[in-house]
Amino acid sequence: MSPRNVEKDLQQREQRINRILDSALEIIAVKGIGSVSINHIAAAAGMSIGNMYHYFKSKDEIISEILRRGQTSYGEHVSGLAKQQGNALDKLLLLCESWLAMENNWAYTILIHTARLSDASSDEIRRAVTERFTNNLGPVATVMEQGQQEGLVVSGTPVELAYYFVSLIQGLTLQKLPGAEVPIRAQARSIVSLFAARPGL
Amino acid sequence: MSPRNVEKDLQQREQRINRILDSALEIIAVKGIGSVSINHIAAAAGMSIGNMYHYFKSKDEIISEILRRGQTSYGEHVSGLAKQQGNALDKLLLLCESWLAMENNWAYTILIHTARLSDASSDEIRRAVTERFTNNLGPVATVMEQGQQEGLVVSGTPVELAYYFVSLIQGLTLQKLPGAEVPIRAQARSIVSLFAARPGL
Amino acid sequence: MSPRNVEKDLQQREQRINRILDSALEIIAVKGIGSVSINHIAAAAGMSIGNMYHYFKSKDEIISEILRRGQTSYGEHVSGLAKQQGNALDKLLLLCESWLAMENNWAYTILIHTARLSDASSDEIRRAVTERFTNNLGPVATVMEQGQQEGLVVSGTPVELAYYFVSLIQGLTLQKLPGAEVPIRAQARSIVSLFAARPGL
Amino acid sequence: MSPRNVEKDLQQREQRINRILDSALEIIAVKGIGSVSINHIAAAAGMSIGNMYHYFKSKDEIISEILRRGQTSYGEHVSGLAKQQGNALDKLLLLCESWLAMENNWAYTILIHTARLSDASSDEIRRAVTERFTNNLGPVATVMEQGQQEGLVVSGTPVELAYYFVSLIQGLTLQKLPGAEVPIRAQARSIVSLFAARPGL
DNA sequence: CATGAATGAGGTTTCATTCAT
DNA sequence: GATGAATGAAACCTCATTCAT
Repeated sequence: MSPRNVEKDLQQREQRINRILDSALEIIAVKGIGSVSINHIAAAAGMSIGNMYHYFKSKDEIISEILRRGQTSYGEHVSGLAKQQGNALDKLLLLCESWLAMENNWAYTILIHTARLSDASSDEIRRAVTERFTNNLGPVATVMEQGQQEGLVVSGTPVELAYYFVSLIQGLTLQKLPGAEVPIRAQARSIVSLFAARPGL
Repeated sequence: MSPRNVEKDLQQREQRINRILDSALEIIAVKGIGSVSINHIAAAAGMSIGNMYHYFKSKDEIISEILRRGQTSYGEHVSGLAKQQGNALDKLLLLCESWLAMENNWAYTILIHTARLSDASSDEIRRAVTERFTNNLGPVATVMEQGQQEGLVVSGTPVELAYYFVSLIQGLTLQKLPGAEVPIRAQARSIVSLFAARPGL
Repeated sequence: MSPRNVEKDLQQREQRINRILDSALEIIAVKGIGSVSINHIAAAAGMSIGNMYHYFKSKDEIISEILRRGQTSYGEHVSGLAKQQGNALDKLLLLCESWLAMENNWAYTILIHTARLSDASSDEIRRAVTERFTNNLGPVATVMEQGQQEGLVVSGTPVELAYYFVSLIQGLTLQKLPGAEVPIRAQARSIVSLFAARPGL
Repeated sequence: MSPRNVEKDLQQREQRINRILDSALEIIAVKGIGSVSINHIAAAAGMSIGNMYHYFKSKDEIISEILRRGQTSYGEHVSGLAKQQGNALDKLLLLCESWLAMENNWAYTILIHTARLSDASSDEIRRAVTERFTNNLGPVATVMEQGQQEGLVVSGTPVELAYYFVSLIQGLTLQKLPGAEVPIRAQARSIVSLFAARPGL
């Protein structure tokens, strides 16, 4: 019926949405969180302000979607890692390295905390973000448990250890935000070794 | 006119400044960082908007001063702790407990990161905040070093360990921000034990 | 291509137009006049925004057409009533009852006044609406005149009486608009009796 | 304490508020209700847009205040009328004449109905407007009752008669809105006589 | 004929800062 | 010192209309 190419339209829509989200994240990363205005996002995405609202109901929804994608993709990453071959410490090392190496992770992290803190964010967003964060602890906890059985990881409640591990990495991530970087380099190996059971213990 | 008045004026000035800073921090803690407007601060401090500018050149200066005081007082706290009697692990435990117990620490922490991230913040502010953060690592590093000499703390560059320790605590602090708290309780003892050399090692 | 198709096309066009007008009126009635956007009408009518402009040149034309149909149909109703058998008071009673009973009459009435008031409305629309309103007084005036000859209706210029009668009904209609209804019930019989010559006078 | 002249400030504030309200009503009267934007009101009042918000929390509050003042002043007018010397019909005549003579009454009337209809208006505004409207019927009902005791007014529930009387006047008022006036002149004397008991009845 | 993406102006509101009093 | 009115830029969002497909 429709003279429009529906499939192509959907593809284009997908592309636009990605462009918006990428632009928004880019702005946060480059100019800081205070600059994430619809105005700036629209300019960066090369579209009109009004048109943004064809793709997102509100600015909040954009932020919310960035968070969802970021956390989901991170969750899959961690989940995949947990299922791979290898001992627990190697997995933790990999996780730590990949996280610290990734550019713009501080942007995600700041975004997460800002979203959870902001007045503007609806309770729903806050709950969703926190819930995903908590869920993402799962695979890390699994790795911790595996490590304990292997005798490679310190004793303690696995999920609590995971909580510390992730918080530590996030804390370090925040120290790396641009403009004023703390002049100390984090070493993945050293971090993981904090969670390692000492041989002969 | 009399010298008494000058002194009294100075006292009053001091009081006003404190009132402003306290009100601002209170607002951040209660209503969130998005709500910190000169308007709200003035109302909370019980003064007129215009009068605020007799005490601070700009809103930025208020934020900046809150940070300076917070970080300085924290620095003194840590510094005092390092000089006290006792073994390193006890000191770390004390530090960890006092930090996790303190209400509104997340407000300071968020404030620090926001200030460092914000466009609005001048480079100077960012540098100052980061510099104080780095300086405050000093006493913790000293404690780490002491612990290593006592055989109680894991090996590694002391300042790096201090960096991890503080980042971990800050990371945990951010998870506790109100509205959506992660349903896992952090245990100071468990955290400190990550940095403990195992007996018999 | 075949003549059948042309006819069918015309039918469909008619249907679409009706669907649009009905949806628009429905929205006004349910959600209020502030919500009548092309967007909403299109959604309610189950068509695309762009397609609306194949049937109407502008939003104004939609509103204008709703008014035209509403006023025309009301005019026919009144005109038919005037020509029926029966005495004048019975006719007025019937008119009054049917108007007060009809749901959504307030929507038409508000629409009429809004259209006449709005900047947006062209002078032409305003004139057309007012002219139809004035014309619709004719049959009512005829009934008044008939009533005076029957000795049943108070004396006075018939068209002026008609003007009062219709204004009274419209005034009452507006009091019934949803959200805050005046807690007094209008009685058609009482209203008509205001225009009745008292027996024995 | 304050070097400002408090009394003068209050006076000036009062003046500004009046200026805003007058300008808003003027705009409604001259340009139509669609043009009542903060923009236009500010321009008409000769102040900046932002400054409007020192005097009113929102546009809604401005509208709401106009309504409150208009209805209150009308209520006092009617109430005063009811208490004056003279027979009921004279009072009704006076009321009718003064209302029909007053310029911009249609603006109030339209405003009342728009406020009650608008989505934007909070339920509270709607309730307040309707309640004041209902209350304002009281004095008119008193006059009706007085008239019935004098044998000058038709029989019927006084408040119902008042309801018809006011609705009729409001209905007529709406017909007079500018741009397209119905070419029939309302005569106060004729209107009142609809409510008059005929002598000898 | 049908679609809905795109535009840009305009709406309401907030806010840091200045300034006359 | 003290006040709060005043400003103007910028934020978010809506909407009638156009146009390529």
